[in-house]
This record gives sequence, C-alpha cells and structure tokens, in this order.
Amino acid sequence: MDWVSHAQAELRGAGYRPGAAARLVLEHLDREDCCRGAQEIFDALSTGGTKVGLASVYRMLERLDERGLVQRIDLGDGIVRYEAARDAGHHHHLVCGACGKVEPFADRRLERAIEAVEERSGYSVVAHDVVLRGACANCRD
Amino acid sequence: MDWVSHAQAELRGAGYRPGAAARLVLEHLDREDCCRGAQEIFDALSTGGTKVGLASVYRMLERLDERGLVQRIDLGDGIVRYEAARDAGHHHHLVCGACGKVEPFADRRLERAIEAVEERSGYSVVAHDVVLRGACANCRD
DNA sequence: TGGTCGACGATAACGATTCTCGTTATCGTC
DNA sequence: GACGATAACGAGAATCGTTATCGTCGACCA
Repeated sequence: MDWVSHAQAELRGAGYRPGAAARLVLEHLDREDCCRGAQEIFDALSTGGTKVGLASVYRMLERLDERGLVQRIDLGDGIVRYEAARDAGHHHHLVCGACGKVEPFADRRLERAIEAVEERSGYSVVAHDVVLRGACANCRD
Repeated sequence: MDWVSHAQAELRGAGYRPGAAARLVLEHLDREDCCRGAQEIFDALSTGGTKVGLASVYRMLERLDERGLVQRIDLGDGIVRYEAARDAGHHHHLVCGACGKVEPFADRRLERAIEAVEERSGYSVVAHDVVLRGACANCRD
C-alpha cells in the first residue's frame, strides 16, 4: 500500500474524514523528496492550479504529525518543515548556514547511540531530531 | 575567569560596548542552570526589579550566539532558548511532550557518533543539536 | 569637558502559525 | 438516492515570538 492510501486510512481510523484538501497535501508530500514548509506546500499547490487554503495545509500537517505519518523538522530558521514518514527513509539533516542548503544523511551508529540514550533516559521517547549546522563544501573556505 | 567576565571581554574585543543591560542578561544566564527563552529572561529581570528592555535581551542573545558564548536551543515549540556555553557542560535535551519538562543529558558515545558523521559529511560543522521527545517517567503510564 | 558613536528602551512592524466562522463535503442511516 | 449530523474546507482576522526603528542616554577617547 502506498503512503498516501496508508495515511488516509490511518486518518479515517482516527475519526477524521479526509477530503480534497487532505488528498492534495498528502499527494504533494508523497511526491517531494525532502522536507517542505507549510507555505512552501501551499505555494506549490497554488502554482499547480489546485486551490487549497493555507489553514488546511497547517491542519493536515498537524494531524499527520500527531499520528506519526510525517516527520517534523525544525532547522531553527523559524519555519517548521515536514516530510512523509516512511520507516525505510529515517534520516537527519545537515544545514549550510551560508547558502541555506539542506541535505539528508543517515547513520546507523548514530541511531544506535540515540537508542541507547533513549533506553537509559526513563522517558518513553517517540521521536528524535538531529541537526548539524555548518558550511557546506562549496561555502567553506 | 568567570563566564560573565569572559563574555564581556569577548564582546568588547568584538567592538561592542556592553553596558548595564548586557551585564544583567549575562549575570542572569550565568545564574540559570538550564535553557531560557528571551521573554522568560525579560520577565525574570523585570520581576527582580531591574529594568531591561525586551529588545536588549534579544540583542544580547543574538550577539552571544554569534560569538558562540551561548548555546541556542530550539525545542520546536516556537520559542528559542539559550544557555551559557561553557566547554565543560556540553549536553543535549529530553523534552516531555505532556508536561513540557526539559532535562539535559550528555552521552560520550552519541558525541563520538556525531563527530564521525561530521567528518564524513564534507561540511565544516560548527554546531549540532539533538532533541529527544517523548513522555517523562511521571507522564508515561 | 566635549564630541562621537554605540547601547539602551519603547514601540511599531513583521511573519509564521493558529483561530474563527460561514460554507461545503462526507458518511451513516433511512 | 435523500436526509441530517458533523467534520472539512477556505478566507481572513488574531496571536505571539521576534526583529526593526528611532529618539535618548551613557561610555569611551581626545
């Protein structure tokens, strides 16, 4: 089952009734390969000719986040980004402070270290974020 | 040399002329053991009877962050927090989504894993943040 | 001591996000 | 297939953390 259908089913199971706006947001997230902000999604859908309210985009993202269907990413620039959460694609982000570029990275050893901390913490951890900031290969020197 | 004097000297060296407001903010940060938001610092200083403008608090935090004198912490709730950066005290945060409690933790293995990623990344990494979200021992059940 | 220039504080402006509310779509039921 | 309850939707206002502006005050240098 593809992610869009899975997310819709999940929402329905939670008592929601996803409609046209929900579908458009889900399909957009499914199409994108990296994290996107609410305004960015709104602009893309608007430019694409489809008509979705900004409030609906925020509503969807909030609900998807609550259910763990998207990963919420805060790079510290005041814009919260989201991306479709598929188990296979768990990763974190490198941010270039000079040009603003965002790149994903994944590391098994880092994940294991985090899991070990989670176990020792006494918390029931549901999510973890790692952001590395610096200058990318082009901007450093 | 204590952190307040060190920070003041650093600012002076950068061409700034720290005055009364700067000193009050620095002393407050030095006194606090965990991360604080700008409004929170402003309120604390106001309640304490001292008079500092909110803009001055933001100005100070920005300058301190630029120079690496404070660690900027974004827990994803729309409030940016800061804490005095002392080499000895490098740590990350556990956030309880239910009661809002924030606890620091430190882990050598996690740091080593992050350093390894930094080296392989091609980036010149200047900072890294790790935030674990979940339910604390009291709120889980 | 006077002059220059940045620090300071009050307040307006800004922008991402959230709220409100009237309208429209969905879904179980008949 | 129509009905009614209720949630989704879109537009715009409101919220709130943060940033910019500006006149005044204080720190430092000659």
